[in-house]
Amino acid sequence: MTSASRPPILEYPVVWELLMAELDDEITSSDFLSRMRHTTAHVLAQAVKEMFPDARLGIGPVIEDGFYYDFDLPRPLTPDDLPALEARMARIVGENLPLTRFVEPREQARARCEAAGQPFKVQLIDDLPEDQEISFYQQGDFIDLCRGPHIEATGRIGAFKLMNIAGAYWRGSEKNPQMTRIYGTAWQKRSHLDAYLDRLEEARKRDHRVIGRQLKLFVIDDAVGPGLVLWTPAGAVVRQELQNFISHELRKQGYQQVFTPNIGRLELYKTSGHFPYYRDSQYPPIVDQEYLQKLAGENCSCGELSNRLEQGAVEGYLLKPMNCPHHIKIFDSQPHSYRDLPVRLAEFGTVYRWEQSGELNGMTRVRGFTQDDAHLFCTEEQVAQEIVGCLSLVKIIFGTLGMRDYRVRVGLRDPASDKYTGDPANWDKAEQACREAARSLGVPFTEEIGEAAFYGPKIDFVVKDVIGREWQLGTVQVDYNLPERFDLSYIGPDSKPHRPVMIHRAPFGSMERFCGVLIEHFAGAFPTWLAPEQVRLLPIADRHTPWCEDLKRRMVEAGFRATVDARSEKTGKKVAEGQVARVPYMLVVGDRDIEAGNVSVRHRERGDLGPRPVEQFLADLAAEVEGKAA
RNA sequence: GCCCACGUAGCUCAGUGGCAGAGCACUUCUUUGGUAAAGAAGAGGUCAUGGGUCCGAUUCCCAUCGUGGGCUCCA
Repeated sequence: MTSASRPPILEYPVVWELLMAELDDEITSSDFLSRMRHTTAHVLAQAVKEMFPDARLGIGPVIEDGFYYDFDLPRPLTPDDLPALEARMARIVGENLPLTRFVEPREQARARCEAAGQPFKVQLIDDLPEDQEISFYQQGDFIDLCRGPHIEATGRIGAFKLMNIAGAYWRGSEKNPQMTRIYGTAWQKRSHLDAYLDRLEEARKRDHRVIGRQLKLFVIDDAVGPGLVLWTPAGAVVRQELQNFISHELRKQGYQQVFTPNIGRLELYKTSGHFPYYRDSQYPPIVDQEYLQKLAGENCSCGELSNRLEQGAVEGYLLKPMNCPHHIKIFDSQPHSYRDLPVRLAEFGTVYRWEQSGELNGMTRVRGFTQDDAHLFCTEEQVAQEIVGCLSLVKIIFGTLGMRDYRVRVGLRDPASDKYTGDPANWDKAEQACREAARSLGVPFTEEIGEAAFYGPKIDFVVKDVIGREWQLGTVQVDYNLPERFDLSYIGPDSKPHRPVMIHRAPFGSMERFCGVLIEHFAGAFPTWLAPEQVRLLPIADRHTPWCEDLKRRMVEAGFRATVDARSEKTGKKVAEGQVARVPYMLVVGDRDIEAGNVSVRHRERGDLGPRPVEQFLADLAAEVEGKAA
């Protein structure tokens, strides 16, 4: 195989932005392009109206890389309909229809949409602010309520493609009717479209679900349950290394490790407020045997049991949806002086949440996951400094793994809402602390009003996966609520009890989601310190195998992960398979090497590095692993 | 949960209202070799599950489970 035709599995650009960065900026983000995409959406709507004269139109905005349009149609659309729509669109583009804009007074505009049988458009008009100008765009005989802007004529549309069909609720609310959404992409030139489609294809190859199967990192089995991840030996190595890494950092930062069980009494979660309030996103309670017998004695029917579960009027246990109540009980198990604070309790705590079935996604959205959780109990004055400490931890982790492509979101309260708990003065201080801590990170961040939890402001770390979807990883949240609900206190210098503040934080977020994102980040080619298999020894012929086995044993004893490929296959094949398995180092061993006490080193990316003394290779390897080189 | 699509060997995927297919992986044999894939043979299947239509269903219909994309929600 020539080098040109090798699979591009070992290119290193990470996640979506970098993949896309290879497309010219001019191609991806000009103003013309977004106007053109908007016009393409209108052309789609025109085509749909031709095909279904009764179609009712929703909205058709420009999105990243393209556009969509929502329709209420007389029958469901199937993928087979897309080519027909594309053909109509191509014809409309070929007709080069000019787009003209006109403005109408509200009542007239409203009447026009009503007459056209477009109730959704009427709703849009009704919701526009009083002083808003109401504009329409027309191409041919197709007229659409629209703010614009557009390009001047349909003929200037370049290359486009309808991508997929999806259901979407009108205005995003489950209570509203569901419409048919058609997604499309549009570019100035055919070559741009092709490049984009190629990129999509590449991205799919590094999807963590694909690589996870190839490299045997994890498996999700029906018989165990949807959204429940089984970490296979290779994946478990990656997770274990990450956990070791962070545990080491935690010790340095004064955290204490704890362990807590996977269930807790329902009462505990009633106190915390999680039950029955968040009942819909939890596995149903486990009713204990004695209580069940008591109910049977009362001739309690299934329906009645279900009602009582609804109301939270049962006794039993809950699979824990979060670790905080358990950690709170540890904190509360003894009195604390202000001198003890902050108390930092850490645990890789496994939690279970009932995600809707349609939401499950590989490792990134699951029903059981392990948070690298910790809860800090501190004084009001210590909050700012503790937030900074938490962020520095996140920064160390992201930095070590070479993840630079993330977004920081500071969630603040919405002053207009009264759903927030705690003293507004404390909120002000905590929000200011979050803001300043985020600023001190030196990475771009956005402040989002109304994104705070009801119990306190938070800082989230958000990354995009390989197909452009955003996932929240690390999080730091200030909490005024739980200390109140659990009546926590410490003794201050005035020898009176005071209320501590809690900080929840998880720098990885969940091990499952983080590893999923990490798999895509590295396209499965983990740095040596994380690689499930670090070194693979390749004996040239059977007579070299015992020597390789000895060396392997030495390496395993030294703490490395090494294997021998002793199959009677040609070296070329062993190398090929080692490359596909993304093993960082392959050591080819034949007569020449054994005689000289060498190994012939091949590196995953750097290729054949030639022979080198065993001792030197081992020393270099140790240094690389120790330094966590990315 | 809702909309659409999909479910065939461990993996990637062909295929058909009338005997179940390929490549890779696996096992055995030959081969003992120097950096991206040696040859041969063999084994491997309740065509997701349950029901229906039919002389006959992997194929058509219905339901269930699961997966994918999207919507919604996310302590």
